[in-house]
Amino acid sequence: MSLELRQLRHFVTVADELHFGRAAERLHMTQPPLSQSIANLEELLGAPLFLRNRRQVTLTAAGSALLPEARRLLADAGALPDLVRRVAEGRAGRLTLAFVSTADYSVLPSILQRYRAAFPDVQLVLREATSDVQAEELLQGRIDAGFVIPPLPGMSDSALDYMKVLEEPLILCAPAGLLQGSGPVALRELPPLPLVIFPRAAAPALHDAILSCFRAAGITPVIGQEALQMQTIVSLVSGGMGLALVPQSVSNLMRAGVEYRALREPTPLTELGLAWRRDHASPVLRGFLELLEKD
Amino acid sequence: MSLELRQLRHFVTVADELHFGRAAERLHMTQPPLSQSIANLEELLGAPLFLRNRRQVTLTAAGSALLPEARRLLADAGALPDLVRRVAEGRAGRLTLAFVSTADYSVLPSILQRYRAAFPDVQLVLREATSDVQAEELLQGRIDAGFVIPPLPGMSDSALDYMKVLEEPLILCAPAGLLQGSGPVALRELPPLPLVIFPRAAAPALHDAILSCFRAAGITPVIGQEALQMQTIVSLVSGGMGLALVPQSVSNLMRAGVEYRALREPTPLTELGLAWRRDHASPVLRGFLELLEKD
DNA sequence: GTAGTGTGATATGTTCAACATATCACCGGC
DNA sequence: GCCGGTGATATGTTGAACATATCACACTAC
Repeated sequence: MSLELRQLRHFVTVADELHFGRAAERLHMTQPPLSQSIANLEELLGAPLFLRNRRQVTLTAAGSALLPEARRLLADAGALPDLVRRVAEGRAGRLTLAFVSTADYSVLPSILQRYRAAFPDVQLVLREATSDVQAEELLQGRIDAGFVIPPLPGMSDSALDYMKVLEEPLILCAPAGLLQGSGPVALRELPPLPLVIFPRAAAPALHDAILSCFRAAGITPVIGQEALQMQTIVSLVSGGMGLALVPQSVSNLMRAGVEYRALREPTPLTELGLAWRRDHASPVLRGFLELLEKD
Repeated sequence: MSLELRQLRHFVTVADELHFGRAAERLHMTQPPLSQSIANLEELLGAPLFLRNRRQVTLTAAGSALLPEARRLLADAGALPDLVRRVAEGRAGRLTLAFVSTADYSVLPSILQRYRAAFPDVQLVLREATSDVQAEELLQGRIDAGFVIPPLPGMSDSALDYMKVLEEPLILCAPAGLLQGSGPVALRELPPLPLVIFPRAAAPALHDAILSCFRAAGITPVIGQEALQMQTIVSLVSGGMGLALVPQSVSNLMRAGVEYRALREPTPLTELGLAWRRDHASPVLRGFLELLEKD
């Protein structure tokens, strides 16, 4: 026979009352089976828990030591149903998200803020990664969802599900003082500085979109420094290493020595969205998706 | 119906195997009652724990959240028998001791050291107190045992039990440079400095013994400064405030400006012993007593 | 398609342990 | 010495935890 919580409930009640009769009453049972239950527990644990003296019951040292442990165990056990229910409803648990660096300057902060307010008991784990890395991690189940730049390998074959979050134009990011006036600029009027950009593999669609802008304007840009994160790209521009075309929201990243300008040319829109495994049914993720759809 | 550990054991095993048949085998039961048990648990917790898909079983988010909690609960529960047995055998628990200040300079350190080595899992709580205060605390159950100077109120009426630990002579404690030679000294040859002593109430027997020494030598000492702890008394002597008669072991308390000397007169022996409530049956105390009796 | 295999759920019988009722043994108080 | 109150013991009862038998379903093989 092995230990059961019922026995601990019996023990704690008897220890509270120090009286088998009253304890039995509180437990909605009669006194004999309670005595039996305690006797069984004592045999199981290998030591008496109570001293049944003439007209009163007292705890032994072993009983005194067991009491707080038993209380804690019962309290922990009592908390389980609530925990499970909250996790099942997406109100508690853990949500692991990844995001491309551009998301960090646009929708991510406000989304996370709203989510935290709506689901304060969900632990958020965040990780920055490029879209292709995220696709891999989604399929492996290492992240619950990711903010990516589409298209993604796996999106078409229905392994991944996707939802658009933001669509925005590209704007120019140039070293401060380089541009005249203050309105939108045309690409062909720019001084011939090299282009600061990320490696094509990191986000092929966006990479192609940027280069096509120049090609449409009849320019073949010289690619200068490459960097993975938007933060670094802007940093390089501020250092005079060249120009960059970046999603509009990157302009939230203020930095001395850098100027953002809209383009006179119509630019292709760049898209940001959330991707997740289609068969991933976590309630926490579901709560996150519902909050995202409310926009 | 309420939660039982058996259900958690079932759940953890199924979560381990992700297969009801194999889990049932590991639990030494058949598959149908295991399915029942899990179903009951799911109903009790208010959320499904497993997804029974076509040909495989997977944990839901709720199940994943429950798993570590269930494991911890079962581990804690499994540790209870050992805890209880160790406490019952006096190998674990808490022992609260009090001691008079003289004990701190004689037997206490070595006794505690031996006890700690023999019972490393017992938490020792120590408190310095005079014998009369200890008698009170023993009767109230606030300490398990105490090193006292006999006799004690309550010792005679069998509420308290007692055991002699140490018997030693009184020696002289004088300011350095005051005494000539290096052997034992006679009380009547001493310069007439005041006597530094504790208030009589703190240890009446010892107080009387000290004064009787002087009276036997035909001296009526002038009582100067009073202090409760031996440490303070020696400190006052080193400051030249007077002389003191102290139990021999106090000479372990080395202090600049103080000299200890045996007395030429035969002095009454002063006794130190351990007292405890006769009906106090803590196994931890029992272990302590057995170790003490081995001397 | 169809038969075969492996899976968990369901149906029904069985058994044992948790419970109730009745009583005992013991102690203390009047 | 009798009575009231206590926990232990004896014995009957019942329910839930288990087993056996079977089903429902999905995937595989041919």
